[in-house]
Amino acid sequence: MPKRIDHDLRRRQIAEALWRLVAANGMEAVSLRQVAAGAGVSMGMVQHYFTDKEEMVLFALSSLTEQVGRRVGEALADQDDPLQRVRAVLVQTLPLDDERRLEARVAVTFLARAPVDEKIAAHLRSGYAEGHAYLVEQLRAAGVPDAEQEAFRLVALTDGLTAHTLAGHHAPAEALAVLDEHLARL
Amino acid sequence: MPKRIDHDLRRRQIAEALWRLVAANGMEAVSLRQVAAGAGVSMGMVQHYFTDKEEMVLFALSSLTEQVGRRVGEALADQDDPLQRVRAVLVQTLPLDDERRLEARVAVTFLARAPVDEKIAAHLRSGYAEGHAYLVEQLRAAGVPDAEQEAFRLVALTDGLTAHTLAGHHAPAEALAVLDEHLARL
DNA sequence: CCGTTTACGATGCGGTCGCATTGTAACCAG
DNA sequence: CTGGTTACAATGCGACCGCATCGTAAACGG
Repeated sequence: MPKRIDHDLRRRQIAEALWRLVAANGMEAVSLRQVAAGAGVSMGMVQHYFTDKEEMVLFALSSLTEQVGRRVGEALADQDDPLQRVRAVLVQTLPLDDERRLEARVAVTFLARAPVDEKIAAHLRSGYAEGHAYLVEQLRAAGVPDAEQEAFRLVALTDGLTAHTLAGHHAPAEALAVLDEHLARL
Repeated sequence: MPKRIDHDLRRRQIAEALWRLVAANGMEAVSLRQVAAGAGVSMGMVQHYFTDKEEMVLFALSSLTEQVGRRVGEALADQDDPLQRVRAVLVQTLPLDDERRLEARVAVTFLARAPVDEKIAAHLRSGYAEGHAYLVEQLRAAGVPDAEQEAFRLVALTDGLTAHTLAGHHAPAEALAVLDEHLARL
């Protein structure tokens, strides 16, 4: 076992370069050469860490969901009211600052690709299923009726607000206001 | 003025081939050659009708919004209750049958591209602004409070449900149920 | 009938793509 | 110190890309 290299760290660095590329120029801009350039490494190195482009893209996706999941977990730590927990989860996916704007851009790009890419769709489904289950749990604890349906509604609303904010249809603050007003009525 | 050819008809035919390509394989699959093949014409002909790829793509987008707008207008014809009008508009954009599924796939693809393509973003903004204005008008007529915000919420919710339905997160019928339940509470 | 204009089809060019191959330096076990 | 394995860098290949160019057939105005 020669050369002490943190394999997974390198892969995450490459994945982050891919995120930046997707956020700045969309999925069409993703190529082995562009990702390598964005990460400041050679194309040969990218090939060394990923067997092919598809694996790289899918790793970048799971790497993203992992990061978002981690941040959601942190945001949940100091919340004990169920409805506040629901809000914390949803707010973490809105593009309210630069970091989340990047994540949101990448996430929306992948979401739009899911209908034509079963691997991406499957990954997203499992992530959404997890989030949905958690929201249902908290909504029930808060005494919200129709928790199942309300969870679907909240996630769809938040994703829609995210997409529209990124498209410039309204300001981030407006999106947050729309979400908060909806939560207030529960 | 030789050859009596319906210029705009040909352009729409090419645009529809582009839709099918986007719906089936995403925006990355769009190339002059693939569009030409999908439309059953030569690549030279596509070049004859569009100065470049960008113009073709933007025409395909406005052609789509035009078609959806027309269908919404028809659906509105036999509705006089304001809330039913709101519902009619929104339901037309959900992927409830094959035709609308194709439209929705294309629409979501363009929406996801808006953050990195200002021309697309501008086009979508004007379309959404028009829809928003109409919804606000109808919501006010129905006596719904906070009509401005509620219109934003409804459109975001519907688009989110559309994206999630296309991604396989839930069935079309579930999306409709989530929307209808929300409308019932207004 | 003829010249101009439109409507294409065909071809080619420079560039980029994903990927395979090859070369090489670094490291460690024996 | 040597053989094997890892970690890259470099290069090349065939496919595809957008786009420009060229040739030509068809329709009309004169």
